[in-house]
Amino acid sequence: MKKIRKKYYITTAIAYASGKPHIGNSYEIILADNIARFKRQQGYEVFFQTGTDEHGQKIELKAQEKGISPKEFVDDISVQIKRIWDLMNISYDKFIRTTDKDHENRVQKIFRKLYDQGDIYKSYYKGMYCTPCESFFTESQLLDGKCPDCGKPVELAREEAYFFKMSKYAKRLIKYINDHPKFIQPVLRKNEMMNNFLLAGIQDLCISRTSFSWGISVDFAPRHVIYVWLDALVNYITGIGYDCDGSSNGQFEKLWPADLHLVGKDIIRFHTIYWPIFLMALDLPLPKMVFGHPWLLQGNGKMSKSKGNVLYADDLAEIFGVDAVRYFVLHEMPFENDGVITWNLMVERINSDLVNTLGNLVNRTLSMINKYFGGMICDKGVQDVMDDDLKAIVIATPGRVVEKMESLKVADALREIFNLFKRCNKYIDETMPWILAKDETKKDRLSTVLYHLVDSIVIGASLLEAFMPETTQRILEQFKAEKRDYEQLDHFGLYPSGGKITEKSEILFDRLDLKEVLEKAKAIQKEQRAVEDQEKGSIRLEFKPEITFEEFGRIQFAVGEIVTCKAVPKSEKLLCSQVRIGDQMKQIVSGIKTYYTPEEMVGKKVMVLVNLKPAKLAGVLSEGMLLCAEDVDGNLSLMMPERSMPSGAEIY
RNA sequence: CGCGGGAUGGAGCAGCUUGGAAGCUCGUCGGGCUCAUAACCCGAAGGUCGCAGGUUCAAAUCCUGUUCCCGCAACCA
Repeated sequence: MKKIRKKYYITTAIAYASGKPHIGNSYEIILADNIARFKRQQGYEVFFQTGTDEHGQKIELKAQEKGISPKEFVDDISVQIKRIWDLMNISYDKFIRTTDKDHENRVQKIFRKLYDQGDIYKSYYKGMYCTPCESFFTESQLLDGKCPDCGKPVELAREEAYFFKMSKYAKRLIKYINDHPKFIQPVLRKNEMMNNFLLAGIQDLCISRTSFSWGISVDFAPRHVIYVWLDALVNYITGIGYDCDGSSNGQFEKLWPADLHLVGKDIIRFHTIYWPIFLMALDLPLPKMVFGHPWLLQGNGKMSKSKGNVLYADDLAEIFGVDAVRYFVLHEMPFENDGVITWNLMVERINSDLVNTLGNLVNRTLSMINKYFGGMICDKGVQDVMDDDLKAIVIATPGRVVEKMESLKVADALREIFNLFKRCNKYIDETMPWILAKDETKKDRLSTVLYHLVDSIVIGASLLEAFMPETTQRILEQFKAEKRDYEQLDHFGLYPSGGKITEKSEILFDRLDLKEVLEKAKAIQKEQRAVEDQEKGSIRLEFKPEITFEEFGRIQFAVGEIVTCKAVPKSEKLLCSQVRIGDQMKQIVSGIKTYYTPEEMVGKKVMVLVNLKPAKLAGVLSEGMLLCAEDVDGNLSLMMPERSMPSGAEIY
């Protein structure tokens, strides 16, 4: 009977190439890799696609800040991202970049096709426009009717743009989602989408921009750049060869529709509403499942580069090892709710599961075989009733793992595998090989016990491959064992009797010392901060329009001495200072409480803008302004004369 | 009332859709064992499931109200 291998097409969201991906971003790719490897093990012909999303205004801005072209910028980031994926042992089959020429061409064709068939139409984007910021805002975004960014007045404006007729397909989509309960996973997300968006009525989507240029232009209207989400989403089909002019290749015919799109819970909306509708418009079948996974969050406070506490997969891999990182993120990530990652938790988890349960099991088994039998493993067939439970559990484990993996509960699947290893440890205590070793007549029983152990470990290690490929390899090598085929996993006793294991066993995972780890963490933080400082050194300041000397003369600065200072009640950031400027006093309120305490303010001689029109801040009158320098993170530093100057000295 | 997520023994989580004796991992304490990386095995303590009402024979689970945390203007998947 000829067996046809079933295909399995899995994707991750393509990573936005605006910066190095932190451990949270890396979680998704590790999860995808785990699923892809597992499916391969099950005999599927897997195609695993990932890549980078490289267009958009944010990237344009970041490149500008760095003083390089957007393409140079994304080239660099894309390489960095790929390097981390490779480091983490990600078995992707295709790494797509949205700046790939064939992708860009196909996107343009898709846009044109949708336009030609009337799903895309030209109209006007209306909104409140802030000229200095070059941005549109909705009514609800405005602060007191003014621009939320700069506070200047906005005006009603309109801009030519292309729109997609979402409404045309909404009904069909609702029906599809209801008819395919597995389409959106977890179910919780399905309800969210239905109630918040679809049933509330879906509006046509503006799918072009003219406010920036870094993107794929509309070929028949080059001033317009195609909305990044349309650009990004279609990577799932362009990457495998789709072309809407009919020249799609066989790969596309074979792989589409995708079996699983793995995406973060925050972008599930794009994948379960816009994406399906685009596909309907292209007359293509919809993906079988979209799984919105939760986030991996840092426990103590938000990740911040300037705090230096962002966790990156490569740093973690350097300290803990690639497989330990894979293990942690897969294990710690629950199914629906967000997971937590801290140095503490990592050390705890790794020591307890990898070092104690697994590493020690392998080590003690190897050492007994070498000690008692010179490395020979033989099944002498001396069974005992106490073996039955071990065998039962080992043989049942593969099925349990499959069951959990089917529903994408990878953490539970991992737990099943480790229960197998725990059962092995228990078996050693039950059979007490060291007692058997003292009795020459029990030699065969001892050999049988060790054989059972080896066979169990080999099965467990084979199951572990999709999660921790390198570790599986290392375990099997030490036992000189072949990896078990998927179909054989529930058969006990396949290890060839009479095999010989490695003579000098190698420790699988080193015990971690929390103190040492924290020290290494500190070093990394220091480094991150240094990099950040360096980046700060190259801030690109946008200069305001020129002013004349006369205009400058209207502004008056002077040295002011802070006489008293106290916090403004009921405000988070404000300090109120009494400032002596020569023989006069002014009350000045400043938003610097985060950076200066009232006590340390007193006595400082600082630069003051003295002729600013008084205003009330949080109900307190302020008659001037203390001048500060501000870095990219908003840290403030007061300006003070370089040499001692009397209060009231004018600055110009 | 901006939106959203959460609150379950010391820590991290599961259980909630479809009510029916509160579970997992770690830690703690006690015991066992010595093949092994102070590891492994057994046992125990510890929770009125944020609070207050309601529905029900029965509520962590359903309903209403309330308090407190945490994300969201980007380092977001």
